[in-house]
Amino acid sequence: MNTIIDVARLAGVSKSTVSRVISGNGSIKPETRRKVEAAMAELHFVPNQLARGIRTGRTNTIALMVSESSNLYYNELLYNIEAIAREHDYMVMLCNSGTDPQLGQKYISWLQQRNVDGLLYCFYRDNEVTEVLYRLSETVPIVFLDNPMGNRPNTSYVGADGLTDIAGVIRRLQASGARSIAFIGINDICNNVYRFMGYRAGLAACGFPCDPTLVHLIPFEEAVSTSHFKLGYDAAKHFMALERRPDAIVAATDMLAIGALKYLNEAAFDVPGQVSVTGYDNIHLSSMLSPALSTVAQPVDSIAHEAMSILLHKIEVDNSYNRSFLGESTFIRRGSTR
Amino acid sequence: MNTIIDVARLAGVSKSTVSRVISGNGSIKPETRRKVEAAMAELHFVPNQLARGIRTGRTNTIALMVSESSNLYYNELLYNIEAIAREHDYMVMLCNSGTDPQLGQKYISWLQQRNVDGLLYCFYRDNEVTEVLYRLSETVPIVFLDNPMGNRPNTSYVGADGLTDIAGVIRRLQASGARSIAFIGINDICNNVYRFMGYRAGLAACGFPCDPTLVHLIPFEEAVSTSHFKLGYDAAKHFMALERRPDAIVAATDMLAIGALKYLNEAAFDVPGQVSVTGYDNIHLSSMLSPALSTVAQPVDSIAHEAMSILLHKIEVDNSYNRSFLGESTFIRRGSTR
DNA sequence: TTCTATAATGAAACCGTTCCCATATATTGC
DNA sequence: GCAATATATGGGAACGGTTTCATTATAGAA
Repeated sequence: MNTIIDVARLAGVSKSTVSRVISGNGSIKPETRRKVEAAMAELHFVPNQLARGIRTGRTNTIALMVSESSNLYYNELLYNIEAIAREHDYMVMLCNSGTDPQLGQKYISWLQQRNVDGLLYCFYRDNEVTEVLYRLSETVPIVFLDNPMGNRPNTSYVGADGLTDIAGVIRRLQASGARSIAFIGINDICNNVYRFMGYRAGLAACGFPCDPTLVHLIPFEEAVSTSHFKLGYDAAKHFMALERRPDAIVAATDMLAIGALKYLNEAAFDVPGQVSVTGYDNIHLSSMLSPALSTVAQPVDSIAHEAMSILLHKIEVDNSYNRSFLGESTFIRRGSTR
Repeated sequence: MNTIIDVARLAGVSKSTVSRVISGNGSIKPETRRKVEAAMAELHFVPNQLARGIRTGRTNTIALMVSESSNLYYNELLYNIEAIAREHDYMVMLCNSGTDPQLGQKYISWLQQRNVDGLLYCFYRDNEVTEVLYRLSETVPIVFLDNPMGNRPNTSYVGADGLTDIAGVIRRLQASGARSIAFIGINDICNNVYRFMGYRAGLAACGFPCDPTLVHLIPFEEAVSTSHFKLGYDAAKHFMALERRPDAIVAATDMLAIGALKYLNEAAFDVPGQVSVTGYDNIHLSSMLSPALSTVAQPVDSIAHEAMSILLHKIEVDNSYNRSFLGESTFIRRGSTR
């Protein structure tokens, strides 16, 4: 591997000059630049970002930390983020911290060791990692995705308003004739909790009571070890075995809804004739089911853009800059609702 | 940020000693180690991997380069890789090089600048990038996934045997009564091409002619800009409008198959009564469709393990080590076939 | 023409580690 | 008890860049 010293020698200049050419700092005579560039090309010179990073403190690398690799929404988010980062000359490290706080801590330590410039953290569930990241956010640019960090000041977060969104879904279902609306969600997963609050708010707005038999909140520990499809499947099975069956099932995520739909199809219930189903996230596959799933679409691209724009501002301008953004969701009506 | 010098000062030793404690090289008196560790803890010392990397030439970071972010198989592969890498103390950078060779080249350059220790490349389609990577593989550890690099010697690749797998599918379909079997695939995407060869081999083995009207190979350029679901959907629509309809549709990927199934459901064809459908990849969602999709499951976990094991051997022992591995696929029979 | 401000360049310090070499101390063998 | 070896530590060069500071060349102003 050639270094700037080799380039400098070949071009007949000092390594300072070469450094100025590659970093773009300082002024150099056009002819000198030409000579240096020719030398770089001849030697197939590749600048060493590590060496640069050790001096400048910047690596042009960010990290995305996710906990729910199985939820395809995060997959779509990931590739959106990656594309935007790339446009701004950043690479992205992927961290799947799963549900184990230890793992999260380990990754945080690794990220610090590698001088990652910033972190996008999909906030999932309150645990030790939350506290660590909150403290860390004073010195390291961090943007929280999906859920606000409790009521903590001086944080940036970007996501959608699950509460309002699901409340809206309830009202729509009521308007189209639903009278007993069930809910499936997972306990402790922040966004599921917000969506559940939306469910209750929606019921209240419609003047419906909240029937506890129609609420299926899956314990977190169970959700960790089981496919969300299966959780949704089982929940639907449970609901349809009740004496007073619901005529609509609202799921906190598409993954749960897809499982529910699967059961309803298998058991030959008429969707949406006997029971409507809705999801949340609008993952690509939802449109491919039969019937296709009605769902709430988070504006994943504007969420990704906003998150990256805040993060880059924190990195490149001032880490004390903070801003939060709630994307505007849209309800996508498909075959699974009337 | 504290450095080893700060730690050394506090512990009353030299920085060499501190370095030995963190890197684990050389021998140190237990008591000295204790003192150093206490100092590190007190100062919340975080070793700087960049500085280490510049000296050792290693970053404990690998990259995964994917071209088809929309194919969920690669998502499953990604998280498998990430988990294995993590166990071995490696982080993974995600590169979505899309279908644009320029982008691939850009990423390759970035990876070199960042001294990434190794690369897993999902080989997708032959283009300039192929040649660059092949040359690069002499000096940088690279494992090719999904498809062999042509007949080039001294490369490692890990994947499944799409040809044999699909030939097997054809024979199964014949055994269950299919007589005119159609194929959907995308031109130029290597694995699709292998699978198409399997289709022809399978037909030949069954003594069936290869009817060109039953082959739907989508031009690469079209596939780039269109959702694979839609491509599958349109292909099925096309087939079912033929005078002599197929009684089975074999798709090169689950994504295509899911789209096909969607059309068949919408148009109220009986699956598998009138027409069977099979896919390839066994992405999680395939089991959630109605009817669920029969498909070929690549052994994604052993593929990930094997790829990582080869890559780590190339990184940590000897880059000239090469090995290829073809995983054993299994056909998953579900509702979409008889 | 002379003075001054600016552009262009080089020398050397610096970033935070590792690693080689030298030295001091501890352990072993006889 | 002494040489020979092993263990433990420190000093300083090295890694490949950036950046500060000093110096010289150049241009513009008086």
